[in-house]
Parts: sequence; C-alpha cells; structure tokens
Amino acid sequence: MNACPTSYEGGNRLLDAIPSDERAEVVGAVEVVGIESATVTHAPDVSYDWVVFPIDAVLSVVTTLADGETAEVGTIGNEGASGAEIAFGAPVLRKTICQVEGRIARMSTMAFLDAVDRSAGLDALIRSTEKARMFFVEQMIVCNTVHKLEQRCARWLLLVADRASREEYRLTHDFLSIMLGVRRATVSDAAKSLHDAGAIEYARGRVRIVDRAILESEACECYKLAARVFDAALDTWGVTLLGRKRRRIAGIR
Amino acid sequence: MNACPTSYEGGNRLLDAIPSDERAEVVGAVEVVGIESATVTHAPDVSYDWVVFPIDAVLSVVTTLADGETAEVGTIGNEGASGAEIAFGAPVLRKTICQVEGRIARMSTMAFLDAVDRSAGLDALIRSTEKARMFFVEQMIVCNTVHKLEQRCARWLLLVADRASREEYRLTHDFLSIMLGVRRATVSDAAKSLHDAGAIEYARGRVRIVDRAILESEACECYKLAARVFDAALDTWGVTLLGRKRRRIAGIR
DNA sequence: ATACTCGGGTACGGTTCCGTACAGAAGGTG
DNA sequence: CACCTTCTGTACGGAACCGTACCCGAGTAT
Repeated sequence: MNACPTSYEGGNRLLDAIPSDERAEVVGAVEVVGIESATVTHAPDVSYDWVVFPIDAVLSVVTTLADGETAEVGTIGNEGASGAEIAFGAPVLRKTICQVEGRIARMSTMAFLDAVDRSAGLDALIRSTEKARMFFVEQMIVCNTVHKLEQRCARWLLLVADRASREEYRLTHDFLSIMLGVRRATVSDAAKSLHDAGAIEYARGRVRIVDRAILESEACECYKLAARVFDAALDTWGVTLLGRKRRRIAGIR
Repeated sequence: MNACPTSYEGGNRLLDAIPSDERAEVVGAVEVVGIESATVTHAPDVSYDWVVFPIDAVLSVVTTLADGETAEVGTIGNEGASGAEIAFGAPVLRKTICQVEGRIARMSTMAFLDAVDRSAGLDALIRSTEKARMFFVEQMIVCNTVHKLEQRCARWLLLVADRASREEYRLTHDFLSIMLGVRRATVSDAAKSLHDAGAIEYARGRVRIVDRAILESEACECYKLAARVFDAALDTWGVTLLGRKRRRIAGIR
C-alpha cells in the first residue's frame, strides 16, 4: 500500500451517502491510500486492522477449494465496504484481495466500531449494502449456472468498470478466468468475441470498454439487476433503515 | 397452512440456542403450524405477516430469470429463519417457498421486531445465522460452477435431510432439477448413479437416504463445509456476538 | 374398468467448456 | 543487444450437459 496517506475527499458511495450531519465525524477517521493488485486486505483469522472503503480500487472476495482452485465469490467496490462484518462481531470467513489497483479509504477497526455506534446513518448503510451484496451473491449462483461465459464476461467487465469509475483498467485473461471459475483459454475466446463485436479492446493486461451500449447488450440481465440493487441500497433503503434504527434505540431505552 | 396451531416445544436450532433466561419470552410469541410443499412464505412487496422458523419443513429462496426459468438461490431450515431481514427494515427481495413439507414455528412480524429489541440473544443469533447463510451462498457460486452435478445432488440431498431431520422426504426429480438449475433428465441420470452406488432409493416423488456414508463420499466438500459453518454460527459465534451487542447498547446509552 | 396425469427412464444430436499443449508476440532485464 | 517472462491465440479430443422427444408404469379420477 501507499506509504503516504492523504485525506478523504469523496469517492466511496457508502461514505458519501451518510447524512451530512454525521458524515464529517465519520470521514474524519478515514485515510486514503493506494493499493496494488493482489494485495490481501482481509483473511480468516488475520488482517482485522482495517475496514476498507474502496474509491476506485476494486476488491474480490475469493475462496480456495479442496483441489487448490481459487474462485471469486464476491466483488466489493465504491458501493460498499470490506471488513464491515467486524462490526457485528462475527469472524472474518473469507479472504479479500485487491483485484483492480486504485485508491481506498480505510478506517481502523476500532475507529469503525466507534463510528457505527455514533452514526445511525453509517450503521444503516452498512446493513443495507450488506443486504444488497447478499442479493447479488444469490444472483451469481444462478448466473454462473445458466448463463453463457460471454455474457458473464460482459457482466463482469461492466460491474468492475462501474466500481472502478473508469472504462479502462488492468486485467489479464488469466485473472479473469479465476474470477469466473473457467479456463484461461475459454476467457480468451469470449474476449475475442466481445472484441469482434466492437465492445472492448484489450492488450497485455489491460482492458478498455470502447462501446458500453454494445457490451451491455451482450451482458446477461444480472448486470442491470445488480446495478439497480446497489443504487437502491444506497438511496431509499438507507432512509428506511435509518427510521428503523431510531425506533430500535427508542425501544431499548 | 395448518388451521390449528400448537405451541412450540423445540426443534428450531436458532430458537433453541437463545440463552435460557431469554428463551421463554421469545418462544411465547411463537406458534407451530404445518406447511405444504410449494406454499409461498415470503415474496417481494407482499407477505410481511410472519417470520418463519422451520422445524422439519425446509424452505427455498428462489429467483426467476428473464426467460422465466426459476432456480434456487438459498435454503432455509431448522438452522435459521426466513423473513428475519424485516428486523433490519430492508425490503424483502426474494421469494421463499416451502420445498419439503413439515412443521414451522412462526411469529408475527410485529412480535418478532419486539423480540429482537428485548432479547440480545435472539438479535445476536439472527445476525450470526445470516452471516453463515452468506458464507453458504458464496460457496454455492463456486460449487455450481465447478462441481459435477452428481456431487451437487448428493450435497443437496444431505443438507435437506439434515434440515428436515429425516432421511426420507418428498421430492421429485423435476423439483430437484429446478433447485439445481439443470434439466430434469440430467437429474434422473445423477439420481440413478447415486442409487446404483447404494446411497439412495427413490420412487414417485420420494427420496430416502439408505447409506449416509456413501452419499457423503459422493458429495462435494461443500456439504461438510456448510454443516460446520451453520454449527459454528449457532454455537460460538452467538457468544461472541452477544458480547458485542451488550457493548453496543452500552455505547448508545 | 377406463382414461388421465404425473414421475421417471432413456435416447440422439448439438453446444459449451474442459484439459492440455504449443507457439508467437510484447515487454522487461541484464 | 540477447534473453526471459508474461500474456494471448489457437488447436484437438473428450466430457458434461442441453433441448427435445418418446415411452412406460404407477397412481388418481370418473
């Protein structure tokens, strides 16, 4: 990670969605650093130091099967946070690595626990984005089972581009094949199809979306569904949850 | 559902894991009814009336894709609850149906909200089982992508048997094919293999596990992984979370 | 008893993706 | 410059699973 942290000036949609009267205090505990691809941010039984709010970096939650094969089970970008489950006291169960380099905002675990206690808005947003993540992960079960690889490729490229806030980023076919749970050669085939269709360009570890409309038309329904759910989680659900949170506190008192 | 509810006398592992000093009050708000296969317990924008704690019934969380195909994205049995997300104020996003008939304990949504406020133990257990469910759903992404159908069949049959607390239950190949996102004919092939291996018997909408050891050896690693995580969520995590919950309430006060 | 519905066995050609392998091209390194 | 590593293109046989279809037997309704 970058050795000289800077202050936070926006870019993580979860932090930016905190009600303005609470935001300054929460954001005050945050610092911005760079992160490189393949850096591990969380792992079972280790790395509890930081809660991570990606800005234009993208993280992957991964698992390793008994035969040693690694595959992606979730993606975390500027719509959410990694390590937030610490706030609920449960152990970290999955390894999280940086997939696309960029900047992250991070908060020490202790500061985060404190912030969740103080800010009802942060608490509500953490819960609603976790719920959106559950919805998305559920969708991936079906998507990976029934949709063709080319569609899944397109979906993945779009979702990562949205989270990285750019149309071009570092990515090799090999890395993408791990993320999608298929062979590298199969990814190369799908990538070539998407290129021939005029949707993307790529070379030696970089991809660029050249025609988003075409790429969206190639992607399965799961892309737009996911985008909509994350938007909703950061918008209307947050308000609903905020109301509930206040009610619960009143109930306890 | 059954028209004459009876009182709760144990059987849902989540309810039974509530610390004894709080359990009686929570369980007092619960009633037990029968439920038949294909009954809808929750759906987006409707059916907020009850929170459901399965006893020996098994529920499926399902989704319908744009082409009309339905597939399972989660299973809920005696280790958890359906509709608990209501406690967090978020909307119900998925349809939940009864997959294996049996008994459920249910609590009105209002009573449930009240119970979560009063019982720190229930609150902690709801959160830890939700976390276990996330872990399991993540595992299914990879499982459905890389494991062979016969292994997945075995895994499914075992997990449902554990939750239904019996080795024989109603199930057609057709229903199972929807759950696994494959053709009915493919399920018939896999079922025949498992039968020939001496693991199961089945006929006209019923399955029976005749040799659990064989079936476990045919199943992928995901079965034991899932079983272990659900056990842990109801055991040690609950304790951890309970500590955290008390700390949070203190912080708010 | 007869007709009908439902659950399951099986088949056949086709597609997707796998496992493996090898070669070429781009870029970094000494 | 030569060398090496990384990244991508491509091929080939094979396995898993699909779409579709047809059949049969068991239970159910009339």
